[in-house]
Amino acid sequence: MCQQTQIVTVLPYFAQWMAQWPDFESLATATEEQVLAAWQGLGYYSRAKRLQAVAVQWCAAELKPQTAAAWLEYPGIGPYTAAAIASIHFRDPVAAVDGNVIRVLSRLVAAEDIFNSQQSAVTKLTPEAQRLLDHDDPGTHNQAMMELGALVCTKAKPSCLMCPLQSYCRGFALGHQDKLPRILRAAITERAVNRAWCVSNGRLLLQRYPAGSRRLAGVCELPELERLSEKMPDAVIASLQRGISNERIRETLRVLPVLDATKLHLETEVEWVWVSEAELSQTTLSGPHRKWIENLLKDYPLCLNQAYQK
DNA sequence: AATACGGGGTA
DNA sequence: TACCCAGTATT
Repeated sequence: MCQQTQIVTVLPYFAQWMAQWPDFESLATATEEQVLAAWQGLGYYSRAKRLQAVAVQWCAAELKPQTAAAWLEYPGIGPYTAAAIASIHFRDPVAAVDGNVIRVLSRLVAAEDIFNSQQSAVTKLTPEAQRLLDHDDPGTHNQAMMELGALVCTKAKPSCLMCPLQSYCRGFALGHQDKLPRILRAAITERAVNRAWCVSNGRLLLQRYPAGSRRLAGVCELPELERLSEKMPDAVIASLQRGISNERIRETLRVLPVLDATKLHLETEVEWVWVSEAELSQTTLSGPHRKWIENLLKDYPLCLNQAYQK
């Protein structure tokens, strides 16, 4: 859950998840639908399915993994997560290098490199992290490094005056610690999406990305208008802006009066789902669309069908 | 080596 | 708005 997601965001999801599946044995029996529902709104949905797959693989394993190298064989477990699990739980002396540690180390050694990605910074600084690691207590050391980055060696306005590493910090000595690390960001691309508010018999039409989809697999959103109709209604009833990874998406919503279900394009890569207002709470939606729909229902209740067109 | 993958917090 | 978060897998 914590991969690329802030701890405070994770906390309520973690509590709910652990209450539902306290161990791998129970998680191994969960369905993909249940897992996606519990992950709803957290993003990066492939993490949920991979975590469930980890539970299945772990339960089937003769020898349970105890080293970072062994954990690396599991889906969704990369160098960071493998090192975190193995060092904290099994005392495997492997440095866990996340965004926090990159920041601490790049300032500590005053790394002047201009990295093209966080990944390249990890590659460059991992040897230094491994050199500094306390082999007697790698778990505490790794957590201390991350905690230092999260609470003291922060991105903006780091608390250098109370930092226990101040006297060792080359970045502080040179006075440009807050400019480090230097990592180039990927370009943000713009995308416009036209969506449809399509209601029939008290049910709202949604599109669902299929299980194999790379993006939002198993998650529903309001349907893209182009998948439904050749001609686009004029009136925009709502609009939404949001960021998704390296994309900025501007979405507009229009009422689609054509209700002939046979007009749905069946060859498109999404599945069509009609949901009543009651079923909506049981439906896995992307976070932004759940909020969007909840707001829209106030002005466009499903029971009124298309009467609100005017 | 780049890029895709969500969503939210923060200055 | 722009950056970044207890990254990983795919292209």
